[in-house]
Amino acid sequence: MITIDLESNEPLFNQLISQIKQAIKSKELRAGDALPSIRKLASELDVNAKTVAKAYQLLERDQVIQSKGYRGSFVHPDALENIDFDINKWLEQQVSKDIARYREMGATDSEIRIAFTHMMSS
Amino acid sequence: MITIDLESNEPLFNQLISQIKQAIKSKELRAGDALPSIRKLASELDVNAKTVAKAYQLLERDQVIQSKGYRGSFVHPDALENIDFDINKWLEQQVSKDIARYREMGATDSEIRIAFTHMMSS
DNA sequence: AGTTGTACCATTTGATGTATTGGTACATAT
DNA sequence: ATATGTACCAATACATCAAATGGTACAACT
Repeated sequence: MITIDLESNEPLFNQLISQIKQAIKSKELRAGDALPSIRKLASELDVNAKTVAKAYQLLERDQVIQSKGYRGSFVHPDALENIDFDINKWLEQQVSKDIARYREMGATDSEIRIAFTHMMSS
Repeated sequence: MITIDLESNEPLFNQLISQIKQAIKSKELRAGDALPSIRKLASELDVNAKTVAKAYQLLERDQVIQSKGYRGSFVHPDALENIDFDINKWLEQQVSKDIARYREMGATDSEIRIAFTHMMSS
C-alpha cells in the first residue's frame, strides 16, 4: 500500500505524507478509516518510528488525519477538503513577497538572513 | 582616529561602520570631509582592503558617505540625518512581525526556515 | 498484558551561509 | 605614473540547521 524509496532525495517523512494523501485522494482511504499504527507502519517499511510519527503529526496539524488519544489514528472527516491546502506553498508565497519588500528597502541578502536567523531563535 | 579590535566578536566591517558613524556624530568628521581611501585605511589598520570596501559600500547605501567615482569617498551632506536610520533595526521589526504571521498559520519553525532559505536562493 | 500516541534525551551526516582573506583587473581620476 | 572605487573569482574556518536514527518513558485505551 505504501512504499518508500530510501535512495530518493525526498525526505522519508515527506514521502509518507504524499503517499497517505494520495491514498485518500484515490479513495483507497476514506474519512474515518483507521490508519496503521505508528509502530506497525514503521516496522513494515523498515524505518524509524519517529519518522512515521513526524509524518502523522504534520498530517494531523493539517487536519488530514486525526489522532484519537490511545486508540489510534484515523482519516479526518474533512480530509478531502483539507488535503489541497499546502502550508508550504502558502509559506513560499508569503515569504517571497516579504523578502521582496526587504530588498526594496535596500537590505542586502546577508542582512536579511542575519535578521531572520536572529528573530527565529529568540 | 579609528581603532580595530581583532579579538572582538564584532565583525571588522561592523566596527568600521560604527566608528565612522561615531566620528560623524562627534563632529570629528563633517559633511563633505574626505575619508581615507580604502587602501590607505586598510594598510593603516592592517586589515584586508575588501573589508574596508565592504564597510564603505554599506555606509554609502545608507547615505552616510558618498563615493565620488575615482576621486575618493566623502561624508554625505545629509549624513547626520541618515545616520540614525538603521536598516537592521527596521528589518528586525518587519521580520519579527512576518514570522509571527507564519507561526499563527501553524507553520513549524523548520518549515519556515526551509521556505525562507528556498526563496532567498532563487 | 499489550498497544496506542506522545514526549523527552542525544547523536550523526550532509548542506549552507557568514566573515574574511587573497589575487587580479578595469576605467578614471590627480 | 600613481591612486581611486569597483567588480570579478575563489578559498578558508566556523557556526547553524535539517533529516534521520536510537533509546526510554508515560498515561490511557482494548
